[in-house]
Amino acid sequence: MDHTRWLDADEQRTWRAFLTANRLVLDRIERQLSQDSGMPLAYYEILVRLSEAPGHTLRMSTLASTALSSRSRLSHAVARLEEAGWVRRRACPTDRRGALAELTPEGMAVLEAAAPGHVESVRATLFDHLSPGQQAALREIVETLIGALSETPEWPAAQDATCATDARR
Amino acid sequence: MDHTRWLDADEQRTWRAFLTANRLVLDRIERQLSQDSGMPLAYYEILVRLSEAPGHTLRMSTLASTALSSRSRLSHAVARLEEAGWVRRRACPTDRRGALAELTPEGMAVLEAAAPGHVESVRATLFDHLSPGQQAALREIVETLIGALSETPEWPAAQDATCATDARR
DNA sequence: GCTCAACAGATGAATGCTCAACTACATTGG
DNA sequence: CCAATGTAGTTGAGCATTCATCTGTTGAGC
Repeated sequence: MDHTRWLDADEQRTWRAFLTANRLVLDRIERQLSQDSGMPLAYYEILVRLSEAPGHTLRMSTLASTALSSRSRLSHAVARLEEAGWVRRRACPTDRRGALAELTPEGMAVLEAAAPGHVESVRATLFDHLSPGQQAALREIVETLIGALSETPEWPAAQDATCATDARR
Repeated sequence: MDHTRWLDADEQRTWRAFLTANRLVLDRIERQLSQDSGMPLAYYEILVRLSEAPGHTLRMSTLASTALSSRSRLSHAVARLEEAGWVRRRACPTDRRGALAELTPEGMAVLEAAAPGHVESVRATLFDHLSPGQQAALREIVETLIGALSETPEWPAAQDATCATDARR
């Protein structure tokens, strides 16, 4: 019994174009950032989030849920950023198992140096090619998706399969 | 002189939502495929392309430019797919430096087994949340981007910096 | 015909990400 | 107050991708 709801021709085309466009856009952004500032987009985003936080400091878990998801990824990333001297780790005063990440002045300087080139490439890659109507439509679409997908966990950021072991008891 | 064309509030919001939505969508698709079929999306796409080719065979470079870009990536990927037995490498009869990739019957079977779950997850992740109008708008937007970005090489798939050494002669 | 640049692929090191443990602390229920 | 469970974060192995480099082949110009 094959009750698969296959994609029709239009959907196929949309899906493949979606994948291709994403790759084209993100590859460019990522490449520009890597070449000009020596950091991947994910690290840039971490610095941005920290720069916007009060005291340039954020709890690890907060930072993880803000656009980054996986805790493991953040740990590795912050470890590298700390080596580079852009970020410093501090103990959380209220919760002794917590950790705070703080943007250093050097990190702030690097971020400020990277920002213009990055913004320019975002503009040149994405916005310059879309009409105001398309930009509005794009925003509506992606916000719809975020609403739909972040409220339906299914596998939210729950990377720990701790549940799997006890679920059938 | 700071002539950076910064993003205004609307653009900021669109860009961040774009990044978030992409991550949400692709993470789900990728996770479903990895869990249920043990392969990343990139490999699945290679199998799809081969399955659609005459004789289930495609030249490596053709396969690379079809949705995959980087030649190096394809080499590594096909090496893994060959280990798994989904793909076989053959010599190109007309060009002795070329190589052909051929989908094996086992690879075809694996692809057919993986397809329903993948399609279902694409539907559940993307299409089910978008109105027909949004789907049409999305397609128009991503096709616009593809048109704009693939015609402007800048760094198309030209990963080889051979030009850099002679450009200034 | 030879030379030299372009092309097709492969390869290895380095990097970032995922997954599955694991440690340490906190919190809840009895 | 103590056990059990949940939470915060780290760590290391495995894998995919990237970059730079390298080999071998083709093709164009002299």
